[in-house]
Amino acid sequence: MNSQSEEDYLKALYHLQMENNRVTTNSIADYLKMKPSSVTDMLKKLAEKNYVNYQKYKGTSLSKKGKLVALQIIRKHRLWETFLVEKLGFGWGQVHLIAEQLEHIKSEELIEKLDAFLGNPKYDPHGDPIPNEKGRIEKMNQKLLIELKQNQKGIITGVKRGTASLLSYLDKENIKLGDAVKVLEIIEFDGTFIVKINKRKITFSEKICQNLLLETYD
Amino acid sequence: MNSQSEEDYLKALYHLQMENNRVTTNSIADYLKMKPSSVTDMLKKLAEKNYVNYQKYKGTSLSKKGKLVALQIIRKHRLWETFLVEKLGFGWGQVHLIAEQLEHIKSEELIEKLDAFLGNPKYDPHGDPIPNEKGRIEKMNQKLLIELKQNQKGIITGVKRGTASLLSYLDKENIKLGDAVKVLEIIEFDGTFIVKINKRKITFSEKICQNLLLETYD
DNA sequence: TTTAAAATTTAGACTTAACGAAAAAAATAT
DNA sequence: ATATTTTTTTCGTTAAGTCTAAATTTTAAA
Repeated sequence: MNSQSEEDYLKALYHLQMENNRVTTNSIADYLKMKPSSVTDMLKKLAEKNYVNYQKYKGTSLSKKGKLVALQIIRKHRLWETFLVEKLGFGWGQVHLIAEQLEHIKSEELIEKLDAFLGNPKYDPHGDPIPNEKGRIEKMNQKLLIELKQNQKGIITGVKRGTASLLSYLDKENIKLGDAVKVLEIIEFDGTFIVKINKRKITFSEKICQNLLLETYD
Repeated sequence: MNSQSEEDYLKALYHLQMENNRVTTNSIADYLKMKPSSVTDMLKKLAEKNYVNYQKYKGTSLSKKGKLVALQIIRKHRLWETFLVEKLGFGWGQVHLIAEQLEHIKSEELIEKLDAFLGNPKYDPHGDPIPNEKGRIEKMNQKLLIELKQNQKGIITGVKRGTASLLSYLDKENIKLGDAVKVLEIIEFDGTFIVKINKRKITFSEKICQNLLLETYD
């Protein structure tokens, strides 16, 4: 069983590794708001447990084992975020800190059941993919609505970061994550999209289309 | 903000205080599976923070402030247990350990929203009352079904401890917490109850009646 | 009421996870 | 190629929360 702190480091490693395969001690310290000396200590400990490949002065990378643990924490984080938004009605901005706590709850069965309760979502409310129990991330084919052409279809998976208010608009229009969208027409003059959602015709401004994420299957 | 450990002690104090107003160091140690010396240390700390009235060698009791904190943790615990059973379909025995983790999640808004999501339940699945935000516990008027007379009514609030299988039976019969029950007839010969639940007539054996908890309003 | 047993506290030690200061290594600039 | 700067590590400390062993206080028994 890993400590909360260890889990935080593994998750940080995972995120930083997306940018750059070799993660530096300082970048981890920045990310976690800790001092580099503390990071060095923890990296040694994680290396001891075979979660990371760490070589003095040479940077760190997650081992296969460490990556799996990281992905399971990310899975939990994103499932809880989905729960908070979809079921409890939280806004986007509010959920991160809470999910950061919930992600450390230990119970495999809990996560399985939560996943089922939420309908096995593939994306969280930010449009980030939710890894499965084995840490597999469904290869994402995610686009902004504005990238679609006439007659193309997609499924709403989220909105771009920093556009919290868009969600409440969608809410008001009774549009939810998972809803299917088909582009009926694009008005050239102002970039407005006319789409079909749940058998209703809806008009989206260009600005909305620039911020609405869809999963596509082309 | 209190540490997890502090919260565990306050909760233990609350439960032990139910039995006996003056709680001994050893009883806390037993309850929390710790050594008495560790308990003494923590009691000093909690006294420092004015959560408990502690006097060397003389036992401990919760202060008003400490009791409120304890009740808020118990509130969280019971709401989460309700969530786990009602929404995620956990069995009774399984939820305690998980709720013990969840009760330490810090977010008032989360608890408010969870409470609303669950429909502001008054009792958890064990039939224990859920304190409100202010730590008030609704005075319980709880009885076993077997204590009711003909034509009396009640609302199912839970089953007695150690009767987990009864719940799955109720589940199968599609009977849920919160369902209203009216006693139509009591068969003297074998103690069987014939009751009405959701407009259906249902027969309960004496054994079931001895283990089914109801909230009554007489 | 003195003594033995039980309960409680004190004192010192350990672990985890953090820190700062100083040393060491690596990267960069001259 | 050497000097300077930046990054990283080492080492000694700290705080929380636990433990064991020893000391103290309370309780119970003789």
